[in-house]
Amino acid sequence: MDDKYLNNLRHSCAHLLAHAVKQLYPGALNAIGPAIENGFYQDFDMGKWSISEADFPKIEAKMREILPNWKKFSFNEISLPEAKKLFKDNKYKVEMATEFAKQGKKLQTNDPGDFLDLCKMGHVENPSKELGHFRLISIAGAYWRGNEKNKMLTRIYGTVWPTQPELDTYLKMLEEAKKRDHRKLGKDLDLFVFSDLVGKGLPLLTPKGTTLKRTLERFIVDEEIKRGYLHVSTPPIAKVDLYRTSGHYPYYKDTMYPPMKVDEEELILRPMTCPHHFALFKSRPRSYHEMPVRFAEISPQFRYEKSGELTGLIRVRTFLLSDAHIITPKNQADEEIEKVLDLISYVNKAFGLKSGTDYRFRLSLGDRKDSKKYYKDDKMWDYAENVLREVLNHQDVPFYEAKNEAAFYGPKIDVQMKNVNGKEDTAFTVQYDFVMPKRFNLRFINNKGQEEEPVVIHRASIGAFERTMAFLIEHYAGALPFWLSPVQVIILPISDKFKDYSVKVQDELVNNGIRVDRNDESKGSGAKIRESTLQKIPYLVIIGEKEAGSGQIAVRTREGKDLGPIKINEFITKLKSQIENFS
RNA sequence: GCCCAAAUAGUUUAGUGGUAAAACAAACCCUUGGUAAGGGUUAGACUGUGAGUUCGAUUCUCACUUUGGGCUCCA
Repeated sequence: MDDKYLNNLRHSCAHLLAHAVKQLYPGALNAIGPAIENGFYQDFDMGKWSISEADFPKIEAKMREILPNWKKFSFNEISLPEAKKLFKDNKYKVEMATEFAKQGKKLQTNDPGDFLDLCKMGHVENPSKELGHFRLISIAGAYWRGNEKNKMLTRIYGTVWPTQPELDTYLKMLEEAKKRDHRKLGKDLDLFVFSDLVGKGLPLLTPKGTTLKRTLERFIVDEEIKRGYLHVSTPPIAKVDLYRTSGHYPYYKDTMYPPMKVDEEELILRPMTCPHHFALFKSRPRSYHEMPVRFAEISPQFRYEKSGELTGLIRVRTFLLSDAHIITPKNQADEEIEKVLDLISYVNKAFGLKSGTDYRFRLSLGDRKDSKKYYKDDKMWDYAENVLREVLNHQDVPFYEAKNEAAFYGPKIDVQMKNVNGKEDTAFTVQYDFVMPKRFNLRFINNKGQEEEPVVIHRASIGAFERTMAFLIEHYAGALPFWLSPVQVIILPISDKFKDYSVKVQDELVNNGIRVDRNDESKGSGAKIRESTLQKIPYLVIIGEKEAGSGQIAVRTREGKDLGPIKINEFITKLKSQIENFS
């Protein structure tokens, strides 16, 4: 089974859906209906009708009713006037036909027997036999041609597979994905919550969630200091003028919180840290001796994301970014970028993530024709894009190129990760910036005693903590590696009699830097084990008569493996080595 | 922002035009237990917010708030 066949299957099923909906809802117009990853969608202008997921059984039944009549798709090439006539009732088809004709494309219709549609090739041979294993999945609004100035159409998503078992497997996978969803696990494992009263997109981290965040924070700050970063602290609020100078203001106005007027000043919650770091850099003259200057900060930032775009911890309105700006002589930029990529791969390794399967590199390029979105300087863009491309090649990491994904001030290398719903977001980023140094008039004195303009590399080593946490929670289905687990060990006394010994064991572990909980509740050890396992605590230490007598502990893993009786010291040694190895 | 849906106890859910039911969690009591749920008792919800319809609303209608799915993988 190849991709082309699957695409044909899925696209054909979109036709079937279109036909069923048009029969059930006279006057509904079908727009586009392409195959997508794992399925298809079909857009409709529902006219006077309104449908919801509750109507799916009815629509699916209609599809099954129609299907036996669909013997074979037949094709006809037609002219534009013919198309306009045939589809005179469907303005979307007419619009498309007109446009395709203008582009010099051939116009075609297809017909599986009783449903003529404007369509190019790409269908199954024997629809009535092949299209049986489908399911409608969800309903959504989608603007015609993706433009929010156009009419909002109704989009129905569905999936279809060559065989029933494949359909079942896919549906089961969707169920499994729901269980890994960080929003569900965040609640179950008591990591974060949202509050109506606090506001949307503003997560509250619980003690456990904060422990996870703090662990990540200590890890990355220590690592960055080792690698020559200078950690700084700058205010999360600043005058609007700062962002006017940086040039961010016009580009990011829509995603910034509106300015606050205080006395004579206009202040804004910062959507990024760059200008603050530039101000710090400019606070005194810089010599080439101290270059490159690598300012890093665990930086709270605020962005007014569109309400419909907010998703759990993945897209929020305030987040903490492991931000840094490397201000470097131009001729050292490639070297610095390599160092950043090295840091990123170190981080991913510590997280147990693999390139290719868990994340991938994207070279995000600009668009020379779009001087509104991107700073106009073709030569610099060519140069910068090439530097990034060469660094990637030199590091021998696989990557793909994406046009029109750059920052306004330069191209970037993005590390892309997928969440359980298959949606991809940028986790980490490295950006080459040749605009800010000009805007801020950044200078250093080179070894010839002359002023020289540096370039800036913006980078997020461990990304936004909230988003990174979400990816990790989903990747591990909540069972975080030992070194990241908010509670690493839980002590479960079999009965009250062993409390003293339990406290002693706990103290000893805590004094060795292990995060330990104890469950003194007077209930069966089986129940306590179950609860701790569901909380995905890596190690359960069971303490009863035998242990208290022998000075040992009985250890069991969350996977159910019994490590047997072990001396406390040995256990601590083992745990410490796990922390060192990020396992 | 826009389309569709949802909102009931800490959590997961049930239910009804006459102010709500259960399970788990919690508190207390009994049980002092050995590797995924021991037993009992109690408490806990102005049914997201605000209006409207009604003798009466958690239930119907509207608005708002929040959450979830989606918003150019093109005929």
